[in-house]
Amino acid sequence: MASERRLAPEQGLFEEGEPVEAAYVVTQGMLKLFKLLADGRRQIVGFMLPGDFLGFALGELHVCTAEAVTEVELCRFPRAQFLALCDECPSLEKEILQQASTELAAAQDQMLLLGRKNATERVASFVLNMRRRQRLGPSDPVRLPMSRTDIADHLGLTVETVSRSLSRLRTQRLIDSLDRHLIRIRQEARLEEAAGARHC
Amino acid sequence: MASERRLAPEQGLFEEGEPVEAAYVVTQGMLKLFKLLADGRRQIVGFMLPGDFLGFALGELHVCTAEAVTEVELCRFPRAQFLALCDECPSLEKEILQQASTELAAAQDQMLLLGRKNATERVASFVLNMRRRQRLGPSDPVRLPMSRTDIADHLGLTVETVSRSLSRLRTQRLIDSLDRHLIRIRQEARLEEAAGARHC
DNA sequence: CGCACTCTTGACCGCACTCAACGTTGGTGG
DNA sequence: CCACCAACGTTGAGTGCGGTCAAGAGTGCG
Repeated sequence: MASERRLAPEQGLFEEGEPVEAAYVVTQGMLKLFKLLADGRRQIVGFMLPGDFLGFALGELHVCTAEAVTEVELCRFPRAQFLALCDECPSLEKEILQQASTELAAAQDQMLLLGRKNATERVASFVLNMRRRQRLGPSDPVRLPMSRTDIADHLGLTVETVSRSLSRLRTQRLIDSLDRHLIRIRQEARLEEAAGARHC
Repeated sequence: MASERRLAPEQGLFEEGEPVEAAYVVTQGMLKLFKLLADGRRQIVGFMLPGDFLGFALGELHVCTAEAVTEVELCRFPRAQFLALCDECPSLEKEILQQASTELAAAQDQMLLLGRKNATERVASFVLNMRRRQRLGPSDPVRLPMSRTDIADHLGLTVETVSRSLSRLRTQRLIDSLDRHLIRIRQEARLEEAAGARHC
């Protein structure tokens, strides 16, 4: 009934506008979900990690495109069977509603970021978000497997500005770069502050 | 079991961080949902219209603040009773998941807008969005009951830029201003184009 | 009519974008 | 193993869009 699916980095899973043929659960790796404008401008609306659902939305058509960032493994459920399963098992539906709530809250945070934060605040917020979503100890380094271009397209910036902002955070000793895709947070409290403190 | 609730313009319904005590269905008027940063920067993450659910998210705490834009009427369901009702009636849960999907898709559109569109594209998109959400005939004017400040805080702009962008759309004959809160779309196709055409 | 508030318009400024050069990294083949 | 090369990332210089600051126009209420 459910089948496994593997993707190589940069390989697509589905595209915006296509009919939804299946639901997925990510089991390994990272995917990006994005939308495009006609002239090629791109907004990455989210990154998906192990445990996340994909295509659970009840619409008939995908509202964004999904592509692998790293090597990815997913569990695939054909749509009809998935919908049937939902009807049988109300706790599954509750689980999905739960994730939808979480994603909506994340989307709202991202709107605040995109609408009202400056470049450094966006990058600082992003690093902290990525850390929160990985299961890490206090001083484990944060993995950022995606390219600078992907980060820029997620934060509504350019590659150059992302790079400059990371450099500034490094200069201020808030983070270290262990390597291009691995960042250590040196001063979490000050990084939180640099990310733009929440009201309350 | 359900009770009615009325709000005057600018009156608050709940605040970010408060425990969720009830769910609501909007029956009349318009509300705004927003988040704040410590220094007062504000992002309006959405406007709620009749038929929309509020506080359906399964989290314990509100993730944003809700305030009336116009006079508002809502139907209020205490949280415990609402959750019980959900368990009894799976179609209610489905309905809520349906709205969550819709809202998530809208949030993703908004991220594209905030991350990648310029000022004029944002304002044009906003006018078209508002028209789509009201039940209007082809040449009915669009109601924008919220202030320019609210529009700015929704689009990640300043009041001045919103005003200038509307003026530009007016100069280009894409819209007419019948009054401060009432706009007529003159050339829908060109306005759609000015809003930044979607890929595909 | 007067006052307060919202909206619009104008002049100037600054942050992030653009364009360009350079550095770094990883993969390939000699 | 190193040389080469293409892709990615960083850094610098200059520009422009939208923000800031300020003044004026429009609106609604008492």
